[in-house]
Amino acid sequence: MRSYRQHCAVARALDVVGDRWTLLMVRELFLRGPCRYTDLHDGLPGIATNLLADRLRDLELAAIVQRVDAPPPVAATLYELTPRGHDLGPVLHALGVWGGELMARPRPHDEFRAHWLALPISRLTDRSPSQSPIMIQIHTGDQPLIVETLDGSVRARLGIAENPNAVLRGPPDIIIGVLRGQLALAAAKKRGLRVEGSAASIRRLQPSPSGKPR
Amino acid sequence: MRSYRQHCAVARALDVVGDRWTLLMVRELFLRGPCRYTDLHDGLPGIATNLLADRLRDLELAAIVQRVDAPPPVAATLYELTPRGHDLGPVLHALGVWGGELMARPRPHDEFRAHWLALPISRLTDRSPSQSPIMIQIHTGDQPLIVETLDGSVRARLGIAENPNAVLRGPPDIIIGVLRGQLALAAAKKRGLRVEGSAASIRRLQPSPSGKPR
DNA sequence: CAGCATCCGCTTTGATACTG
DNA sequence: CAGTATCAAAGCGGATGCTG
Repeated sequence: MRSYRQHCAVARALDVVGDRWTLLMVRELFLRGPCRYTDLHDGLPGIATNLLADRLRDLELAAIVQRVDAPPPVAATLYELTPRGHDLGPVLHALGVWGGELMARPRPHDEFRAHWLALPISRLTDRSPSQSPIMIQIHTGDQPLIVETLDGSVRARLGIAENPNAVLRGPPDIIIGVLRGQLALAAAKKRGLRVEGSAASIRRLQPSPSGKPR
Repeated sequence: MRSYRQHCAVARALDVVGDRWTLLMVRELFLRGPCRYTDLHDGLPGIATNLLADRLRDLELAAIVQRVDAPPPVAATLYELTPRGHDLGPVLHALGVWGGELMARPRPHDEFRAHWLALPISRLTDRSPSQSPIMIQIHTGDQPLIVETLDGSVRARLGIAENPNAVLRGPPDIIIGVLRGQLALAAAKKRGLRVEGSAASIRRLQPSPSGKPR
C-alpha cells in the first residue's frame, strides 16, 4: 500500500494493515492459528489467489506473519502470526464490536464459515462460573464448533465434543442471537433452531433477555 | 468499496470503513469536532480533493457523518460525526496503540499536525489527581495545543492557555517521548526541547521512567 | 493437490486544472 | 471556500497456467 506519509499512530498502523484483505487475513490466522495456504484461501472467500500470495509476502516483511515448515507427516508450509501480529487482537475486537451491529441485517449472498463465530462468542461470559464447566456443540456453516467455558470466560474452537451438555443446529444468526440473549430459545426454534440436551447450559451464557438495537 | 460479502462482523465493519482514507477522515472529525471541507482537507495531507468529496458522500450515506449548515456569521457547511460515527472511537484507539510502537522510528518526510497529538495524550493519566489541575501549553507543528487534567484524566485541545503551568516547544516525537515518560527532561532538552515553567507539572503526567520497546 | 505466477479487463486512486 | 472534471497510473478480481 502506498504510505499516507503522516506522523500519526493511526496512519502508521494503516500504512501496514490498511490494505484491502490484510486485516481479514489477520482475522483468519488469529482465529484458526497456523494455516496452510489453501486453508487461508478457503477462509477468505472472494480473494484472488495472486493477491493472497502478495499480501502474505507483505505481512511477512512487516513481521506480522511468519512462514514455518510443518513437521514431516504434514509437509506443508504453514503461516502463523508473530507476537506483533497477535497484538492486532484489540483492533479486530474493536472492529468486530462496531461491525456486530450491522449483522442484525444479514445479506442474502454472504459467505459464512463456522470459525468466524468464535469472535462474537469470545465476548460472552459464563454467568455461573462456580458451577461445573459446560461444553456446547454447534453445527452451522461448514464445520462443527465447540463452545466451552473456563473460569467464567467462553471460548470457541473447531471440533467435535465427546459428551456436550447441549447441541445446537441451525442458521448462524439464529445461533448467535440465542447466545447473545437477543433471541429466546422458543422463538429461535420457530426460526429453524434445533436443540438437544440441557437448555439450562445454554441459558448460562445468555447475558440478559434485553436486546439493544440502535 | 466493493463488499467482502462475508457474514462476519469484522468484514461488515471493513465494508463500511475499510476504504483508503476513510478511517483517517473519521480521525479528523473525532479529534477536531465539526469541520469545514477545507479544514478536513488540511488535516488530511495527501488526499485528492475529489476523493475527499466522494468519501464524504459515502460516509453520509453510511450515517457516520452528517452535514450541517453553520449559523450565519460563519455560513459554511460543516461535517460532523453522528453517534454511530463516534462509536468508531475504540477502533481508532486500538489502531493508535498498535501503530504507536511504529512511531519510535520517525520517517523524514511525514507531514504532521499538532492536533494528532491528542490521541496519544488522551491515553495519559494524572498521577496526582488530588492536587489542583494543571494546564500545559505545547508549541509544535502547525498550531498551539493545550494539555489539561480533569479528575485524573488528561485531554488535549487546540488553543492558547492564559496562565499555563508549563510551556513546551520542540519536535513532536521529543514532546511525546517526554509525556510518555520514555525520555527524561534533561535528555529531551539536549534533543531540542525547550521548557518554561514548572517541570513538576510535566512529571505528574509521565507514567514511569521505564520505556518498553519491542 | 499445494503454492504460487501471468495475463487481462475493470475499478479506484492521485495529480492537476477548473468553476460557482 | 467548496467542490467538479479530466486523465494517467496503480490496484483489484477472475481466469488460467505452471511446477514440485
